[in-house]
Amino acid sequence: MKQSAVTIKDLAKELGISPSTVSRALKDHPDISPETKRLVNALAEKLDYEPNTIAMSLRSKRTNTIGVIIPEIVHFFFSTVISGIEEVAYKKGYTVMFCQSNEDYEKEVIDTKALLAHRVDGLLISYSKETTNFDHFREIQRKNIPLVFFDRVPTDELHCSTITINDFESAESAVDHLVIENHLRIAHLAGPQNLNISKQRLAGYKRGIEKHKLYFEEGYVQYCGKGDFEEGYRCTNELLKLSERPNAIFANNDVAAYGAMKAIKDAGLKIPEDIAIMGFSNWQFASLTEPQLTSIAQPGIEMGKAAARRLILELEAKDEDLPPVDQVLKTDIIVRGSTRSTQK
Amino acid sequence: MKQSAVTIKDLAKELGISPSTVSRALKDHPDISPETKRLVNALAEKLDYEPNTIAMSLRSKRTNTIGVIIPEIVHFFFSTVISGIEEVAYKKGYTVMFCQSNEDYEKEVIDTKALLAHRVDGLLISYSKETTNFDHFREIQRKNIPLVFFDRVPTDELHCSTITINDFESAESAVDHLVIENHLRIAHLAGPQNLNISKQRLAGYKRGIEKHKLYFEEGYVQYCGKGDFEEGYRCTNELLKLSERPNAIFANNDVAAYGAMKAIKDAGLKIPEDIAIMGFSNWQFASLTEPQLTSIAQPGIEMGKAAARRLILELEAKDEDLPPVDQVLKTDIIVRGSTRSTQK
DNA sequence: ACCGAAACCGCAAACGTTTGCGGTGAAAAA
DNA sequence: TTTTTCACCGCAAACGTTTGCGGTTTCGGT
Repeated sequence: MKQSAVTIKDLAKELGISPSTVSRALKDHPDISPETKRLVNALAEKLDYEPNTIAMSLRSKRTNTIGVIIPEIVHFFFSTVISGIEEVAYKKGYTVMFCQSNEDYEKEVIDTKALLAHRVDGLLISYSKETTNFDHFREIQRKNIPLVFFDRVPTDELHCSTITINDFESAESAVDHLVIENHLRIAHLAGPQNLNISKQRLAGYKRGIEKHKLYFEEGYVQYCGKGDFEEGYRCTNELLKLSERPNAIFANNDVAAYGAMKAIKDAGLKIPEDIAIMGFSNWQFASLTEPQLTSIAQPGIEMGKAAARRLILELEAKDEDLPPVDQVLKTDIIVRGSTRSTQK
Repeated sequence: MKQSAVTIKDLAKELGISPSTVSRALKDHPDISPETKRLVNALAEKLDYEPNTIAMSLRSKRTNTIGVIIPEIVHFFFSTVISGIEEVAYKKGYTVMFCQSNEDYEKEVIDTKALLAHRVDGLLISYSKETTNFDHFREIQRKNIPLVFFDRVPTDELHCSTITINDFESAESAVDHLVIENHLRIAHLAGPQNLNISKQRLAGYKRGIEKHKLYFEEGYVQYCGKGDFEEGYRCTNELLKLSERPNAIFANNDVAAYGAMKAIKDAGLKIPEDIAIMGFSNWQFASLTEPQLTSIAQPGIEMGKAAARRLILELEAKDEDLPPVDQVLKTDIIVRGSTRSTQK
C-alpha cells in the first residue's frame, strides 16, 4: 500500500547532501550551484521522485484543491457547469473535490463540513432548493476561505461573488418572443420561490405581461414546486381547465415544459397551433423531440468557467480582500418548433 | 486566509497537559482518565477544534479520498455513475476528486498523474475512446494503489476489478426483441471498436442475427466512430441506400439512435412501421421524444455504487491482496414506441 | 597577508498529528 | 517496609517539506 516512497531525504542521502539543498535545487533556488542542481535533478528523474503534496500542504496551508457543491449531478445544466469548472481548475493547476447535496439541506451542510475538513482552498456552491438557513455558509466565511456562488445564489446578506444569468430579462424576452409569434395569452409554470432564479423568472414574466398589456388572471401562474415532469403535467392540466385558456406556456425549466407538452398532447391539442410551449435551460434533448422545444440556453460551461476563474482569482489575491463581484451571463433564446407559429 | 487554526497543541497548552494526552483523549484511548477526557472534549467543543486532515494524512499515508476519471461529465450515463459513486463514498466517509478526460488520451494520463500527486487512496476509472496504451494504469498498480474500472474496462491484461454490464447479452436480447416485434432485417450502428463495450454489443448483435438465421449483409453494420448525432444520421443514410433496406436499426447508443431517427424521418419513412429503432443507455429524454425510443437501460447509479463499494473494500483490506473480481450488472429493455409494431 | 564579499550549503525548527516507550505516583501485594 | 502492579501521562521522534539563519569555502581586491 505504499506510494512511490522516494522522498527528498532519499535523494539527499544518495547524493550525500542535505535535504534542504535538494529542496532548493529542485526549485531552482539561486543559492545552489548549477552543478548540484544538475545532479539533483538527474537523480530525481532517475528515481522518479514526486513531491509529496500532503507534506507541502501541511507547510504551506494550501491544497490546490477547490470544493464544489451542487444540488445534483444528473442534471444537464449542472453537469455542464461542472465541466466548465473542471476545465479551468485543471488549467490553473487545481483539482476539484465534489459533492452533491441531492437538494437536501442536511446533506449540504455535511458536505461543506467535509470539504472544509479536507482543507479545500476555496468553495464553489449552488445551493439546494431546501436551503433557507445560511449558517453553514457564514461558517465558511468566518474561516476566511473564499466562496463563490453560481446559479442559485443568496441575496446579498453574505458578501460573496456570484455568477448568474439574467433570469429576469431572459423571462421577459421569452414573453417578447411569444408575443412576436402572436401568442397573447401566456401562462407560466413557476419554480420554487425560495430560489432567486425562480423568483426572477416569474418577475420577468410578469413584467413582460405588463409591458405588452396582455391578458392575465391569477390562474395563469402555476407553482410547480419540484418542477419535474409530473408537476409540469399536473399544472398544465390546471391551465387547460381555465375558461380563458392560455395559448402559450412558459415553463421555469425544460422538464416541466415536457410535462406540459404531454398534457397538451393528451388533451388532443396541437403544438404550437393551439398552445405554444417554451422551456428554460435548453437541455440536450430539446432538439430531439417532436416538436422541438423552444428554450432559453443557459451558458453552463461558461458559468462554470467564470465561477472557477473568479474563485481562483480570489484565492491568489493572497492578502488584499477583493470586493465581491456579481457577474451576470447572457442567455440566448433558441427558437424551435414548439413556438414557431408560421412556416419553418 | 487562515483556517480555524485551533490545534491539538492549543488545547494542550490551555489545559496544561501534553499534546499526546489530548490526542489520546480525543480518540478515547484507555490510557487516559475519564476526567481528562471530559475536560479535553469540553474544550475541544468550546473552541470548536477540528482535526487537521492534512497532518493526519501525512502520518497515516491515507487521505480518505478517491479519485475518479471519466470521459465526460456531460453525459447522462456517466453522470448517473458519478452520482452513485458519490453516494457510497459519502456514506463510507470518503470524498471524491474528479477529472474528466474529454475522451482525450493525453488528458487522461495527466489526470491520473494529478490524482496520484494528490495522494488519493484509490482510483475509479472509465477510460477514453482514444486510449490504447495502458502504461499510466500500470504505473498506478506499480505504486500498489487500488484501481477499479467501470463500464469501459480493459481486457484482463491489467489485473483489476471491473464493473460492467452484460453488453453481449443485452445486444443479443435487443435482437430478440426486434424479432418478436417482427422486424427481421436488422442493421447495427456500431461504436468505436477499441472499446470493449462496443465490441461486445456488436458481437451480441451478430450472435442474435445468427441465432435467428436473419438476413445479413456487410452493409448492415455501420461503424460510426464517435457515435454522435451526426454520425448516426450519416450512417443511417448509408443504410437507406441498400437494396435490401433494413427494417430495424439497433444503435450502439441513444444519441446515434436519434440521428438515425432524424434520417428516417427526413427520408419520409415511418417509425416503427417502416423502420424500427432501438438505442442503448436509456437516456433521460428517451421517453420524451416522438416516438419514444426503445432502449436498453444501463443501471448507472448501481454501477457507480458497485464500483465505489468494491474500491473501498480493496482499500480497507489493508494487507491481504484481494483477487480482482468482475462484476456484471443486468440491463433492462425498456420497450417504447420506436419498436412497438402493434397496438398501444 | 588580511579583509570582505560572494557563492554555496547545512542546521534546525516548523507545519499538526500519532505512538512507542518510559516515567511518575499511588494503591495493592508481599 | 519493600516490592509489584496499576492507572495515567509526557518525551520525543516521525511523516516530507520548506526556510531563516548562520557557517564554510573561495576568490578578488587592497
